[in-house]
Amino acid sequence: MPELPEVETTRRMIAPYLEGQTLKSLVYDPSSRYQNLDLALGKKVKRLERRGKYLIAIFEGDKLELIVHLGMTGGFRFEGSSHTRVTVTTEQGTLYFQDSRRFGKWIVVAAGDYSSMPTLHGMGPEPLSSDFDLADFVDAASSCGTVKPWLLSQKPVAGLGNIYVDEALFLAKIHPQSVRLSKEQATKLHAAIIQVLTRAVEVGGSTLSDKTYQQLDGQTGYFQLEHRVYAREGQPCVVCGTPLEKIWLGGRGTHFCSSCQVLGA
DNA sequence: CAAAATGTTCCTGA
DNA sequence: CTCAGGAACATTTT
Repeated sequence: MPELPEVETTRRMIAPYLEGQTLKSLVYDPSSRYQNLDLALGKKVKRLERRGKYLIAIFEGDKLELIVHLGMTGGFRFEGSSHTRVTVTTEQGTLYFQDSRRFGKWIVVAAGDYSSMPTLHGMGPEPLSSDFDLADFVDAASSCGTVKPWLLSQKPVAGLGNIYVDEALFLAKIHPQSVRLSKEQATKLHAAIIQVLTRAVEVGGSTLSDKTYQQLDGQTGYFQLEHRVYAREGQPCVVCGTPLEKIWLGGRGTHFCSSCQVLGA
């Protein structure tokens, strides 16, 4: 499920159950994906933050943090199921973390110690904050390798995954295999990233056909209705009508319009 | 049955 | 040291 809009929507919906609350119990599968969780028992959550696709619960005293990554299929619900991997209880109630593919990760660390998570440690600026500086982005893009894997690395900017990279590149009219972006291209891409993520957060993220990503009560997101290229291969481009293409790039399915997004343009 | 699925990390080789 | 590519991780769905 999880790219920035889905993780941010998740943060907002579970925050009332965690912020200002003491963790009364944490029950989790025996797995190395859930580490040091007992250190958080009895601790009170001060704030629930988000960095890229990571949720970070900061405890009172600022000594410990609980980092949660949703992986590919992780999400929170009011009801448990056969896919429940972690169960959290506070005074506000119980939340069930479902994760069918088990790529999600929970770990309690010393505050700010992200040494065991290189991607979080090297995370680029938050795209929906003033940290996402245009001049810095243009400069970095001028020497980037293939643009799609570069964006997926989380280093130039935090929080983009396969869906929103394809959508942002389409809006900016940049071919996903482009190498080294002009100032003009990078400027358009910077704006496209902000545009697509802002809109996706507004409508609660994307719920794909597998329904993995839902709100606590089963409510879906709605941004999938506004996808312009993702999972639309063969359908007409919303701008020019050309059938959209799907190629394999860096191990990921990649959707684009061969007419609007021209290599070397 | 084979392939693909929203992500991160580790390894290898340049 | 950095970058790119590929495999691994675990499971479900098409």
